Amino acid sequence: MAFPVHRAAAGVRRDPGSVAQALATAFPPSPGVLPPVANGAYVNFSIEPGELVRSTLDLALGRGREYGHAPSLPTSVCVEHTSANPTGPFHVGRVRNAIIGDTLARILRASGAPVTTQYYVDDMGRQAAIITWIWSKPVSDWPEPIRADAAAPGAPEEKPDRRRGRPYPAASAFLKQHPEAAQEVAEVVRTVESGRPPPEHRRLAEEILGGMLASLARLGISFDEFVWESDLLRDGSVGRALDELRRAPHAVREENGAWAIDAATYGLPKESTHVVFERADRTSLYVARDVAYHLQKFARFGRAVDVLGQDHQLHARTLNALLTEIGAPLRPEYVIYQDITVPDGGRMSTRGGSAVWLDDLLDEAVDRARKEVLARREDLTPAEVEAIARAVASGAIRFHIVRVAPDKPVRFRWEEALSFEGRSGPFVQYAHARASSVLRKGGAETPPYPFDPSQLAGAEELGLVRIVSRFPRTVAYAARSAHVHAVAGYAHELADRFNRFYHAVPVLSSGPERASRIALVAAVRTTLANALGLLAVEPLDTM
RNA sequence: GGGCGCGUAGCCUAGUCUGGAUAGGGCACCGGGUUCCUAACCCGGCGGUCGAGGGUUCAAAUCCCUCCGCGCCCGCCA
Repeated sequence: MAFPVHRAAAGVRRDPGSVAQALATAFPPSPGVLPPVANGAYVNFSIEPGELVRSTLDLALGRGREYGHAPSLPTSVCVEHTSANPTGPFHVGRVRNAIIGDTLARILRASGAPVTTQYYVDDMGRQAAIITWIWSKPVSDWPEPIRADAAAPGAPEEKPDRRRGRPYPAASAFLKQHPEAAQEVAEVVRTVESGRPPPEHRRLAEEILGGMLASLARLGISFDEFVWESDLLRDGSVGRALDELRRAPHAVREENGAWAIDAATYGLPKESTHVVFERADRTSLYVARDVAYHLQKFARFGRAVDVLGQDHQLHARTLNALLTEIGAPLRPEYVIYQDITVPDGGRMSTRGGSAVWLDDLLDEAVDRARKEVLARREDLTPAEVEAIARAVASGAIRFHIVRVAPDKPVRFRWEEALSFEGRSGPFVQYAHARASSVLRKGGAETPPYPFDPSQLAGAEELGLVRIVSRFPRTVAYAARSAHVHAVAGYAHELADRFNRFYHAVPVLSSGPERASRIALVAAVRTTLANALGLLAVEPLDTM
């Protein structure tokens, strides 16, 4: 640790260098801490190396899979993420939400919070209604432009999100040109709002959602709970929220009978302070249903975290205003991320045809990973090759997305997303596999790991230990700040430093240091595995 | 026009909250390394007006102001 002394020096009107000298020599000795050293205008303190090694390895090896995790907290957290409309396959533009949300949930759990993840399924809007509208007709009755565009519909073995979502872009475009068809869609929306949708409405949404979830499962992403928007309507939650909103201090009734909140006092942009939440025909708007949803969250959880794209920023602030209006006990915390754009800069969109399907990206990644494995390993069974290829593919994509701060925009490029080298998931997996291999060959796959700190006094060893010792702080910081990318940065740093150690310092062929070096490798392996666990990147033992 | 976010080498990125010692990585490029625990690796080199300008400070990528560029939003859609 370095302490600058400029301020103190200015206070006593002396030059910083001599003040640093004086402070360093005057500092009383302290157990486990080396005497401070003055360096220019800084006084540097360091933990006595043996003490650092002993305490760090004791902790990492003693706690094992729990290393870096904090004791249980009382406050339960609901993490809502992904919540993509079930209208077709999952595309890469959406996956940032899922990866940030899933990683954050894991980090919060590690920091001690009981976490429940929720996926909010919007089955009430136009988008879901379009799917029901088109699939309620036999394909032979589809309007010609839709049939032509959604060529070869209905291959039964095709994933349902792909099959059912195929006509969606063309249908969406068709409806813009054909008001009479749009009327039919509006009628579907009305039936959903009335609580009596066509029976296939929910089934189609579930079918498509199932396909989307299968894609996410390939990335290790799953959800504890699903909240269907139409259920909030049917069970009266939306009605109760509307009642509360109408009674709110700044509720106003429009001339035509609609209701709004005059939210001028909440710091919203000038043009957005008039928030209509109920139409004249008594149907609710999205923001009102979101109020109902969040009231339901607050009844069960002590915190609510919502992962949202930047296009929902204003909605989030509006929602906060309305929740404050009705005296809700909590406000959600938001993690806002910037979009993933296509290579030429535009937004990734299903309708515009610019979307890259997550399944296609994963398939390509698995193909490339398989080639890499086969190129360097001849001793593996096909099943082992496949398992490694899948883990590498998923790890590469998750790491690639999560490594960047959420508020930076990301431009999608195939070659970068599929990189297995440098600052990547497979790089970290590889370091883990190396550590595993050392332990395996050393016959040291299980504890105990006896060590003698004086055998780990080299610069490589100490540097490595120092990074291992930082892991719990990194997890705590990531949980506190929602900077999930900090864990990815940490994992890469640890792997990088371990690779350096690996090249510089022999382990199994060493003499009296052998047992201690094995213990260090075991501690690094545990820490890498735990960091990868937070990122849901599989810590491979061989690759 | 207003609101929010972003701008760090050819490209990507950490650090910005909480000001402090030569701005840390990666890709690409150049040069090395495999009788030794996995070369998806390691070592060295190349490359920086931290968007621009001003201010505060002993000290600014970091704080404040102005401007420029890019993205998103500004609906009785979701």
